Amino acid sequence: MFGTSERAGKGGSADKRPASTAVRDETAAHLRSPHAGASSSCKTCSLRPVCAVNPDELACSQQMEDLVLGYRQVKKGEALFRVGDPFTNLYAIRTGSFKKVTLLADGREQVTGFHVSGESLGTDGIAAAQYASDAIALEDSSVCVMPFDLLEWLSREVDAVRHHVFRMLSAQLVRESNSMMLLTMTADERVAAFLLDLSRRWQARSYSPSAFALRMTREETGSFLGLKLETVSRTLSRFQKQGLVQVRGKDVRILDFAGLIEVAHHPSSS
Amino acid sequence: MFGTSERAGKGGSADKRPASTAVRDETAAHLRSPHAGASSSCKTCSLRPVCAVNPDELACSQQMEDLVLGYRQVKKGEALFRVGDPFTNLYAIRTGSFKKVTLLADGREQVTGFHVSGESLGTDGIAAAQYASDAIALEDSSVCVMPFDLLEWLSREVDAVRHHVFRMLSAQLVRESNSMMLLTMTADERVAAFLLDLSRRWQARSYSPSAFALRMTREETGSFLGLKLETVSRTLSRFQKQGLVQVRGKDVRILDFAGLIEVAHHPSSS
DNA sequence: CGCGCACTTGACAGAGGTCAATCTCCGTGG
DNA sequence: CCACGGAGATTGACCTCTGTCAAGTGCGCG
Repeated sequence: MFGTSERAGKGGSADKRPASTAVRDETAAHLRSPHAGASSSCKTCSLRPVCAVNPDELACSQQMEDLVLGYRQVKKGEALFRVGDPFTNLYAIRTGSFKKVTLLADGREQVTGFHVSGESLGTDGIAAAQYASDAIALEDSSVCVMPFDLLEWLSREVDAVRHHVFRMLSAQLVRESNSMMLLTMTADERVAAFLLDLSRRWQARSYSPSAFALRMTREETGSFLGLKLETVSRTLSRFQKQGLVQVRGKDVRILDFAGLIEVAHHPSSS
Repeated sequence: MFGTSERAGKGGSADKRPASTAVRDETAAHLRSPHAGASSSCKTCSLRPVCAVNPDELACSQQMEDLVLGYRQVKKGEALFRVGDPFTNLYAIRTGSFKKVTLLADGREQVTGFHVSGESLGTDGIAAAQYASDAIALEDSSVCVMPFDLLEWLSREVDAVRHHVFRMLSAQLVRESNSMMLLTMTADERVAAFLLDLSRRWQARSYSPSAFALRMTREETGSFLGLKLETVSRTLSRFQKQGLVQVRGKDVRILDFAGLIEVAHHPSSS
């Protein structure tokens, strides 16, 4: 695993860029070169405005080009990584979406997050040098593969990269702790807040904030929100009766944002 | 705030250590010198084995001594920082304990975490250059003050520091996402898991894992666990009747670890 | 085209919330 | 030193929300 190169640098030596050959060999078969396709460069990537890894301030850095080792396709239902897999790479989602799943001590499993294009995966693996959750594709998806030892090296050499990694990790902390708010919320509030969160994220990607598809099942949604699938279904149906949304299977259209926000923020109002 | 010095370094200049005068001036009145007291050095600090900021691998680094600008006392009920305060420092708890509190959109507030000696505070402020929660002392407490621009500088110069900050942030991510597990747990499971978590953290600090004081009120405990204070109280009383614990006000003694673990892991068993 | 999985909807039960009364500390001041 | 007051904790009665169980529907994928 990457422990060797990691601890070797103590004291400030290791000025040479790590070759990262182990990673390259290990995953080469699954990867497509980043310099093959059309939007193969971070600079020209259409996701740049929202990408958690490559914001504008990093675009000037020539080295960022080299960070993305390649791309990897993940088919619907397949795992990008699983709990306990040795941590080697961070990933940025290019297309598609993922769920993060964690196993409880007694065997039950819980969805701990949903992630869409431009968001990063794998950061929970840094701490213990192995991933702390499963990352499962909700649809056929593709990710940018970024070997962590390269990111480490860039973090030392380029101030902007280091700053950005710090901020990215901290931002994730804030987001996760926000989802603790679910604990004190009723089922209505949880579902409303969930829809508004998805809406906001689609909007940031220049998609319609009012019409989108729920790529996850009702059961996965319920697991994430701490509800049973029947409750999710019932709540959506009621929201529809109240004219807040229009739901047809996985397709959702938000009809009344103000009303939905009202529900998300108020414990007991219709 | 620290934005200026942060972005100034872009490109790899700024080899001189930042003076951090702004921070020093701003807070000097509240601080005691780190080189005054007995355990004023990270090297001799009794918390070193558990300190999230200064583990063994960093102890060799002479520069770590300079990271701690000073100490700050926080009286019971007072805030170390509040939501929106400009982010300048990370903190390591020396003595005492804190709760982190976040405000919901409708005004209700939720406890998002409890922290004891050796744990770090303020990491949620890196992302947006302002703190994302209130940190309130649960008892008279003291913290080590670490200006983030100094930590930033050390992160560039010393590989071990950078590695460690990455790991510390990632470990926090894992811990926070573990607390999402509460969503699928019953009240019994939540309270049992809460007691076991506190026990584990006290044990790591060489205190008794079976007898300790709950510094937080039932209401704060409930807020953190997503329960009402009455439910927390009732659950503790029932655990006592079942011989799992002995509770007298804030003092807790765990009598049956195996039983408590059983409750924490099983949805519906006595 | 039809099988199966996901979803919807209903009836019921139970976990936890709400409201309220009472108790136990502890600090404060007479 | 004790009386008092107030915050926190406990306990009970009741009720609501959500989980559970079950039946039925529809859509997607082979």
